[in-house]
Amino acid sequence: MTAQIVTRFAPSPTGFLHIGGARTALFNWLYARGRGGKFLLRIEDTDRERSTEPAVAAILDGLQWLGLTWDDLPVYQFARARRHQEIAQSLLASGHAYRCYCTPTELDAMREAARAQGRPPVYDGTWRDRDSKLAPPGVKPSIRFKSPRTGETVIDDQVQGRVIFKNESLDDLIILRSDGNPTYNLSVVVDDHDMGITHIIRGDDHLTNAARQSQIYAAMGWTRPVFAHVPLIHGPDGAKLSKRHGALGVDAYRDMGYLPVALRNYLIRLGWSHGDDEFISAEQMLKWFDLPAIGRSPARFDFLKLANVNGYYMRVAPDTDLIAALREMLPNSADHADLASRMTDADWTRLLGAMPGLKERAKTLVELMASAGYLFAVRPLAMEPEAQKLLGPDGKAALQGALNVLEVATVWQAPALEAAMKTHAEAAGLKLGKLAQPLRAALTGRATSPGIFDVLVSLGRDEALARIRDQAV
RNA sequence: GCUCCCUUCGUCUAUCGGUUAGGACGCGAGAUUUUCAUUCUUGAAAGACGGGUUCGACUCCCGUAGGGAGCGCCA
Repeated sequence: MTAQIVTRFAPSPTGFLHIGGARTALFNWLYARGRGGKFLLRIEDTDRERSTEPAVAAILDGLQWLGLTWDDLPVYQFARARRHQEIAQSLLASGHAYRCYCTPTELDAMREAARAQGRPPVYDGTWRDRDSKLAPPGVKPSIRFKSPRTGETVIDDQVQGRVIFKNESLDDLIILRSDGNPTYNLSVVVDDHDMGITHIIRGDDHLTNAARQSQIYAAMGWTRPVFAHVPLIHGPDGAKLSKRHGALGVDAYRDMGYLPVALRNYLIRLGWSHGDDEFISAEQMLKWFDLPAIGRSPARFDFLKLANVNGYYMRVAPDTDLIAALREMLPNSADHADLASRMTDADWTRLLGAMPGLKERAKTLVELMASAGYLFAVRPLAMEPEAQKLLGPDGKAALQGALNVLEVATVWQAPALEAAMKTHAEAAGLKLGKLAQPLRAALTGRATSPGIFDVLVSLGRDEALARIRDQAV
């Protein structure tokens, strides 16, 4: 039997869950869930200055919104500091670590000097073999890992392939600060080991860390997990993703009106593919996703494609699902929060009725709401300039003709209304467009809208007739 | 500066030595249509450059150029 796969997502709670983190989490989640494994969460909150409780909440919230549920309770790294210290001490005892009495000032000077001479700015090993008895008085030592000076450290990465580091290029990293607190590379190794992580899938900015961490695993005699370092997402200009690009929190994508299912689909296709498949269901993702298929070059974030994917998922989504998504996101929407707070149950029902016509005309929920504005507009409607143009003398005449027909309509349903209007148009020698456009203007205040008969129905007989009368005079 | 990684249409990608280099987004044209969309048809659009290896390279190797990541008592 093969051991169960255990992956983890390990964000540091210094901000929201950004889009790159969301993709990393998605990959970890898919890999574990697709193979009957576990997906764990670890909050790397050892930076006490920058870690915040709201950030933790935002990250958990973002993961949940994306549907990336984790197993067990999240592990808080800071709470495990004592365990990390223990390991540091055992490394010291086994000769795999040593005390370093260099001060930060000295280290800065060392790096400056190295840089000035064109050498790599690394620790020179001053205290590696020096007797602690020579320690300057009053200096609290940090503890450094004694990394091998010769040979190579090889990472057989599931994404990057075999990556070889010469050990001489890796310096002795600090594992315990002079104040006794553990540092990242130690904590990560200890936690991943203790949590039973079998596969580490993370951003490739950690690739060199993998080499150093690998050495710690070796020193402790622990088995190494499998590594997979995925390329970072870049902005449209090819540079690192920044806030003005798309390095927003996933909450921002939610508020912009994207569906979690669409974001997931877009994210998985960024740097990963399965033949020519574009729209991939959750089941297919779980079945198909694998590490070696992840590309090694960084992908650029493309809002237009995200919008296209989102539009697709909106079109195929059940209307009630869209209503539910809207109810969740609208209060946070900059443009529509106000409207949302005023909407009655009747308004929501009306919106649901108009949904088939609305959803195929929008790329995001925000766009959808913008085009649904006519449903909630108050008489007499404000006319957009393009709509006003449709209400000239000819338009008003057409409107009056339509009104005569509609007022006597017995069945207020789209097919019946359409039949009645077509008959009327033929009798009057008008093209349907000459009738529909003024109607559209009168009913919505705009020159574009969902199908005009659907608009009539979703507005309801009384409101629709009233709006037409407003403009027919 | 040093270490590591990357390089197919504008963008996301397929190809795993032999293809008219395929798909998707976006863009152009056309069809459908009551507007706008949707949908359908269709067009333009790519192997960074230079050397090898090979009967044959987008695919393998080397170099160049360009891009990225890392080099903290941050994570």
